[in-house]
Order: sequence, then C-alpha cells, then structure tokens
Amino acid sequence: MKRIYISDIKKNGKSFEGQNILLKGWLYNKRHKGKLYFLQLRDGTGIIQCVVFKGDVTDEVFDQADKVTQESSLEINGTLKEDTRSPIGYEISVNNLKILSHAENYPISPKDHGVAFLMDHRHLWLRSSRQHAILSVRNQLITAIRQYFNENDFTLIDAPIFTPAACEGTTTLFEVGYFDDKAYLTQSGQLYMEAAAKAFGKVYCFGPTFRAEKSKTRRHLTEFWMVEPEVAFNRLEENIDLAEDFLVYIVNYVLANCRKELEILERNLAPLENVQKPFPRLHYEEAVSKLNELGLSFQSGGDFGAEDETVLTQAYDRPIIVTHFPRKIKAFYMKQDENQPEYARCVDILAPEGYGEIIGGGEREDNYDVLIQSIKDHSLPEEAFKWYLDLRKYGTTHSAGFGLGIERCVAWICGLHHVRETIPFPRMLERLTP
RNA sequence: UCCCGUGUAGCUCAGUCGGUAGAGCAAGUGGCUGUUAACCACUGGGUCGCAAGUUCGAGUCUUGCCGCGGGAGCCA
Repeated sequence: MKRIYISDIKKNGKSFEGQNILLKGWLYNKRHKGKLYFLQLRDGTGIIQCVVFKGDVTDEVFDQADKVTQESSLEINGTLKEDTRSPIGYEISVNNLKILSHAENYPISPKDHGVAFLMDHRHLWLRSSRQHAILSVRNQLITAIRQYFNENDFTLIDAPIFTPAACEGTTTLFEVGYFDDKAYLTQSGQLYMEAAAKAFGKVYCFGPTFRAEKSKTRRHLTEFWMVEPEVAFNRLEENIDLAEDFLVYIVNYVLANCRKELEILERNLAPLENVQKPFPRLHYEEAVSKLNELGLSFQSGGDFGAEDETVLTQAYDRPIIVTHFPRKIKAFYMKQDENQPEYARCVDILAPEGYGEIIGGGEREDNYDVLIQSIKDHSLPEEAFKWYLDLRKYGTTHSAGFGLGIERCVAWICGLHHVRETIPFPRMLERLTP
C-alpha cells in the first residue's frame, strides 16, 4: 500500500475517499471515550483525526490505541471518510495501527508552559502547530525573496562568514581564532556586495549575520539572517523604489501563500493588506518634527530609540521610509549628500505596529578621497579596507543597496511579540542551546 | 553593562503574621461509542535555585551567588 501525506488529503481528499490508505507520523494528541479512541496524527504536513472503534479492529490494535503516547511515532492504516466536524473535512477510520517507537513522558503537554521551558525544549517545541506555522511563514518569505530577485535579474553572490575586520566600527564583533591569526564573524555582506555589483550589476547575498551586542530585547538575536541587495549605478531614490517594490512583493506573496498559517497565529491581516505603494517618505528632519508633534521631546541629531520608532510608525497605516539621517550617526561608507553635507544619503524602512526597523540601507560613498577621510574619522584601520578602496579607483560608480532582517520581518508578518520564535534555533545573549 | 521582576511537584502557579508542603494540568488505574484544552472517580509524585546568616523554628526575613524573564542602550 502506498503511503500518503496529510497534505495529499488536504489538496485532493476526494480521490482517496472510501479508500484504504497508509499514513506515518507522530501522535499529536489523544482523547478516549469508552470503546473509541480519537488519535490526532501529525505527519509534518498536517494533522488528521484517526478514529479507532473497538468493534472495527482486533483486540491487539485496540490495545495499541490505548498504549500509544503523545509523540510516539506510528503507522496508521485506515479508510478515509468525509466528516464535517473535521477542520480539514476528513478523518480516518482506523483498520490497523502500529507503534514504531514508544515515546515516554513527552515533556511538552498540550497545556500552559513558560517561554524558558519551551526554549529549553526548542528541539521538541518545533513540533507544535504554532511553531510549525511560524517557520512555514519564514520558509515562504525566503522563497518570495529569492523569487523576487530571480525575476528581476539579480545574481546571488554569497558573502564570506569569516571576515578580517569590522564593516562598521561601532558594533561588537564575535572574534574567532583563525590559525595563528584572528578573524571575525561577518556582521554584513555589504562591502563584498559592492565588489560583486561591479562585476554583475545587480546582486544580492543571503546568509547568517553575527552581532556580539549585549542586547537583551525582543528584537535582537546574536545570529540572524539578512538579505542584502546591491545595484551598481543606483542612486538613493532608485534604491528606495527597489526596497519599496521588494517589500510589497514579499508581503503580498506571504499573504497569498500563508493564509492558514496566519490564521493559526491569529494575525490581523488588515495591516498587512495595507502594505501597498507608495509608502510615506520622510526626511530625517521631517520625522523629528513629526515625533515632537506626537508629543515626544526628540532632539535632532540622534538616532531613533525603540519608543521613537514605535510612536512614529503608529501614526501611519503602512511601513514608512525615513531618509537622510545625520552623517555622524551612520556608517563610514554612507554617501554624503551633495546639497546637505551634514546628512547621509541613507534610508531606513520602519515596519508598522511598532515592529521597528526592518530595512536599513543607502547610497555608498563613491569618492575615493571622501571615503578615506571617513575611514579616518571613524578610527578604522585603513589597511583593512585597501581592497574596498580599490573599487573607487577602478571604475567607481554610484552604488546603493539595503539589508533586510529576516527574523524581524517574520515577527512583523506573523504579529509576534519576540523574534526568538522566528528562527528554528535562536542564538541570544543568554542562550546557546539547544 | 544598567534598571525592574522572578525561581515551590514533569508543567502552570498559590502558599496570609515565621509554626506539619497545596491546587489545576500531566502521569498511572478504573468507567463511558463522537471527543475537539473531553469528562467522572481514585492513586503516586517535593534537595521550596545554591550558600551562609537571624530564630526554639525559615518556602516565608537578611546577605551573597547563580539561572531565567522583561526593558534600556546599540542595531536588522
């Protein structure tokens, strides 16, 4: 007998109706009433109720139904029947049941648990329907990202994980031994993308990023995934158009492909359906005025804090674009604006509902002399950036790009309180296991 | 790094004024042919985070340490 998946039943139940089918999976939950056992079978593609009736099976099979415990792996043989009470429209009338591996005292019961306990059992927590939904959204979001860049003729260029020095001087890096030398785990592939853009025109990288900041908030991980496109000859305005178009595309893709998952997560879809062009665009100083109008006393010149971002984004119904931050609070490679030398040609996109910055980027400094001065101003070791400076010597161009943090984006789309559930095995200040 | 909170059964928590350690769920046994976090009855289950101190007596008070949670700064 051919084994089928629960997803086959969800997609094409009619063709299996009345037939004897074979399923393999794990016991999600069990209820019992007299001569009936209701087994919720989970196979990774869905959950289906399998009904064992004493009158239909041998004593041995009925005994197995009694013995099977939560998360035991099992094989079920039964007849598919339509049932209006079932969330997927079908259930299985069991003929035979075989326990493949008996699970003793599965730690995660269907009742309340605290976050710490669940995180300690992350390897098992992944089996729950809520975590399954979140990671399915992550999967679809990543699919959307790759598809967007493929459709728009970008080339995927992988950036190195080991790097010789800081991309940006301000943040903390993870230092690792590299034979007799030291190396650092990457905190951005961007500098490498600038080199790649001058070889391929439109490029992007997608990989893990490491930040050794001692941040202990719902928005921070020490290891997270970032996608970073870079386009040669693009200026800030074209970069903003790209970021906007990209964000609309990926959100719409997830909305179209993850209805069930967002329903399980009880996500209000209205704010996501609002993610349509154009997004409000604010100059940094306009954003500062807006913050003061909204009742905060924000001094021009500094970066926005968590509360500032929350208050600002709550004034709009879709993501907002803030450009031209003061040069001195931005990375050394940000291009100085020709008409406003105190400001950088950079862009942040803030997600609505207080989710904060999900995209950060801008135009790169293309002038050799300005760049080398900027490296000095940021007290960075000039020799480490020799290859990067070469890009300004051999056919320099305007160049712009941005980075999108996957976990923050998933948290926003799923409406989650914390980014730790958006990555299979989170790495945080106080957590390196499992 | 700083601020706040918390640590009691496998899990989630209660424990009053310092006076014999509690509940619900889970687990085990029994009952019931339609359960959706099933229900009913019974049973077992404790290094009260660790260490020291105060006291006739500490889960409770004091000090230190550790773990965890939330937040800030910084960032995606």
